[in-house]
Amino acid sequence: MSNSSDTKAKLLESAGPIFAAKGYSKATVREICDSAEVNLAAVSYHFGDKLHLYIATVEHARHWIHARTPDRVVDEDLPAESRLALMIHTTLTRFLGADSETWHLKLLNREILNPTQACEKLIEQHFGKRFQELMDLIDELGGPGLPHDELERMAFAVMAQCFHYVIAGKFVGLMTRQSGTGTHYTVEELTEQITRFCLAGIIHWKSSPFPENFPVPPKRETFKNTVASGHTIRLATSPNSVSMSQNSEQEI
Amino acid sequence: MSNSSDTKAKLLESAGPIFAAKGYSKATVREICDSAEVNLAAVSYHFGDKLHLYIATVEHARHWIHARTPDRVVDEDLPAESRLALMIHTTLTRFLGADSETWHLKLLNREILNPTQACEKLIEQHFGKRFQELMDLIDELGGPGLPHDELERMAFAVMAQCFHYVIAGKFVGLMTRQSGTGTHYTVEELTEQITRFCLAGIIHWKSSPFPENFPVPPKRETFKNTVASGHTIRLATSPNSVSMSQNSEQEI
DNA sequence: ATTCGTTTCATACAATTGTTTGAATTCTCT
DNA sequence: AGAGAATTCAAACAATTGTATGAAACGAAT
Repeated sequence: MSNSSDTKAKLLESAGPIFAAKGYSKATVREICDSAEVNLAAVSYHFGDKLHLYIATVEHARHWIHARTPDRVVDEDLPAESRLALMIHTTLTRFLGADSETWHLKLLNREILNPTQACEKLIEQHFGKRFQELMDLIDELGGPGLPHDELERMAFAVMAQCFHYVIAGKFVGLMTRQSGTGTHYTVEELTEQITRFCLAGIIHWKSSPFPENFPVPPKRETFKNTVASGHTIRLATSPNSVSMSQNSEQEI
Repeated sequence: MSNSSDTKAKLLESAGPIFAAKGYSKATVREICDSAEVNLAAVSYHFGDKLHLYIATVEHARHWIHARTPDRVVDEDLPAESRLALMIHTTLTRFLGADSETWHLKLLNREILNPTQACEKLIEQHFGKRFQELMDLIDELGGPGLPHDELERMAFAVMAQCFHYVIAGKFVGLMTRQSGTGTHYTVEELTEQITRFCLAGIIHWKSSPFPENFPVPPKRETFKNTVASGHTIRLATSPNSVSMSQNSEQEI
């Protein structure tokens, strides 16, 4: 087995950018094998089938990112405001910075938008920890003693603003096209904007009242017997595990 | 031409949910025709090809949504806080409420995440106006006299938080699975959360300083000759028009 | 009723894709 | 060097998909 692992590695390296660019379905085994300069049957031989090649590729990307941008240990002595800024800056840099052009990050973006089994591991090993840190920070800034669900949603408020420019980047580009402010969306400017906005939001959270005379919108007719209001949003399709099955609504 | 338009309408109605559920590529003409109970060749006959059926379907969805949820005229007498709450509530209801289960909304979500030609029309006819209203509101609340780019980014901050639960809904679901707070994400709770958070952020924006002793993160090695910092994020691939071509990186 | 343009239908075609196969080649170990 | 296992290769298979074709059915006007 001299260059057995060689072929395997070449496949992983070649499959990465192709899966990242085109998604699972539109990436073809032939294209990957051509790019890797290996035989078509190599995928079947080394990984069993296309799906398991994909899973291995995501794993590979995760390792790369972890090795490249290890979780920075934040200095406990820093004021909480600075630590929040640091965290936002790190996130934005990771997802919008120069490295975001590498296929590893693109593949991760796909997993966030459209989680598969690989994403669960990702949350266990990475996002879960960062999210908890963020919630602790928010509690320190805006609390203490904030209810868990409020903390959680505020943490999502921070994340949402960071992710928005990744996820709906094209949409933002279209929206700002005519205003000509497209150049105002650098990592630095966004870091300052989001940090200041969120700091204000967190610090003044407790004293920020919900408008009392909030007018109930006119009850709309809804289809058949669905409930228009007060119903919980379904956030994940499957309670146990995100499936990779064919009948999934989304592109795997 | 007795039931010519009948077949055409049946095709549009059947193509909608299928395109919305599976995306353009994974939806097959056969499946659509089967669902519509028309012959396979009907697509070719009535729309020319699959692509033009898709474009016609998006147009159809836009008309449906416009007719169903017309732009509500906000009462000018209401305090700005309530108008913001109303706007957020409307957006959340549209995208997360009961109607979000209809294919029309799902198709729109796809267009936001992955804009095609149809999305440009959407912005011209709908999003552009709403976004301007939002910016005016923010100026009234937090200003007046805020710079245009700050206004714009704050408007995106509001939108980002609303869209986040649509766009990365599955991810949020996975993140909150173990904390057991999944039931805290109703339209009403999110409306209150986002409104209060954004109100605090907007009103205290001017007095919210960026941490001065923000530590510059360690300069990371970057690939080849890409610029690590200060480079503008590319938000839209094409300056003029979003293409529907095959070599697009994303699923059309 | 006949005719003519329109629409529908069953079927076929050509291209693409994931996977398999069995022979040929290469590598490892003695 | 040689036997045996591991790997690579070209070719083919089977399934799917978008599109084209020509005959059949249909509707309306004469």
